[in-house]
Amino acid sequence: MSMYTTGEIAKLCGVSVRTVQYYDTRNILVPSELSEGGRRLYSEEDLKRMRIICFLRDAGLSINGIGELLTDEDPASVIAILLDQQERLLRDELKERQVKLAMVEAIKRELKKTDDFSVDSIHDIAHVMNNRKKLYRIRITMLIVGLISEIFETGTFIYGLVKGVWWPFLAYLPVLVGVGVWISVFYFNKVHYICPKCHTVFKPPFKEAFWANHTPTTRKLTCTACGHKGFCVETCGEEEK
Amino acid sequence: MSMYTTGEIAKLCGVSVRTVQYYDTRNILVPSELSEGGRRLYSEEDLKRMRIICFLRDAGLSINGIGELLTDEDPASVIAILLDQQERLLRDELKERQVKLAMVEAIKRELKKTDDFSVDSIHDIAHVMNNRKKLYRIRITMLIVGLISEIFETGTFIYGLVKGVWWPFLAYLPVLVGVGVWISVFYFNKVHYICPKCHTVFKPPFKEAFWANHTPTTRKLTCTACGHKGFCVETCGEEEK
DNA sequence: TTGCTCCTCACGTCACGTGAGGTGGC
DNA sequence: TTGCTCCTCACGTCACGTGAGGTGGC
Repeated sequence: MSMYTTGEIAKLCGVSVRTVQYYDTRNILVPSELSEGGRRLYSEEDLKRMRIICFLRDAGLSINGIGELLTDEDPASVIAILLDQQERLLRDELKERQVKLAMVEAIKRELKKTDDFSVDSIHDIAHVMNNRKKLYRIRITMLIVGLISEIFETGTFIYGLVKGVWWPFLAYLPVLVGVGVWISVFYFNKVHYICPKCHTVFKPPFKEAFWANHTPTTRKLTCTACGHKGFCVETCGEEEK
Repeated sequence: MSMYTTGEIAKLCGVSVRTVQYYDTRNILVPSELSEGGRRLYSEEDLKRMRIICFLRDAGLSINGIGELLTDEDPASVIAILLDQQERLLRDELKERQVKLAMVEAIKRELKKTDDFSVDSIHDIAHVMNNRKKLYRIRITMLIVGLISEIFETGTFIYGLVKGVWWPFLAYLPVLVGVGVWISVFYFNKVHYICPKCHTVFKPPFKEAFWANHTPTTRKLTCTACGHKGFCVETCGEEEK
């Protein structure tokens, strides 16, 4: 008997008047009566339906989906499908935001290292971030080769101490030096640097790179393009498959 | 000297031709030349700029934001603001999806318990989910009161065993019964049931509810509205502040 | 009579996708 | 000459928000 106006339905369901009107135009919730003046009048049943709509909307279901559900003759299977779809969608969107958040945080970290920022610095950051995994693999390879070599050296040394036989240790010494040289050549052959001034990716001469002052991610070099001398971010080659 | 066409830029940056054109109309990336036939021609610098745009876009920055960044005279502070905003936005969106995902999963669980599904069942589920926390608090209160009472009983019993003095145990017995009755009355006073047939929220007579067959979340009752007898989902009262 | 609520257009949102119908360039 | 690429409109997306200008109902 007592009917609700648009505004009352809106207030009871915590939405705007516009939303209630919109659901009418979309045929999701058509008022069961109209006043003589053309105003929408909603019944108790309509309110219940609106509550269902808002509940499903809060779970992120689309208005189209809710509409299908409310008109279909087999709502049980429709809602099962909708919920499955929605779950997959939400999981995808979650993963997407997580990836983007990780990117934003990585950019912020890189920015902190950057002084003398210009728009081109972003290009450098993009380059470094894209090649980070490759650089990581190169460093790991280096580390493993170095470690194995170290283990051999230590082994022959201990053998010398215990048995008094020193020739394996001595014989291994030149090999150790060779491995060291090979590691350095391998590394500087793979690795490139980005000039903080002209943002060119360049390859310094081996000798300068080898003796240069450095931090874990940068090295003080002279840019081969602009001649600027300063700490350059380490990255790796262009070769992309 | 060598210039890129729209399609080349698109392919190099992994976007559609339409996107490249769109960035032109939005003044984000205007080609530095036009051919006589009116075709867009992009320089090496343009390509670099496009790469920056795509990189930032992949992190979720808006085209407007990227546009500001690329034209502002103080890009360093603009990007800091943009990244902070973006981080907050992404965290908010993450939380929102997580809440929605939890809702979808909860609805799916409730649906599995529901047999004889109709659209009104969703209304019941919404009701149950909204009042779940309240119901949980009521049950916890019950449990705590019951446990304290149990501890007292056990205490007086052990005292009786050890000291041979049984009057505290005997004196506590009627209190225990009283607490039991109080708990039951308190519980059935707070709790309501939803008829699976007519979806009315009703309150059964105490006697029927007390002796009724039940599961952790339902109880076999006769609906006071439609007379249907079956397992009704337990929920709690309407009183919302 | 005066507020208040409600009504219907109609445009805007965001970053493009998708044709339609026409043309440049190898 | 024939494909292929590119060009410019112009509409559509999703769930409303936001006026504008007018009216119903206490």
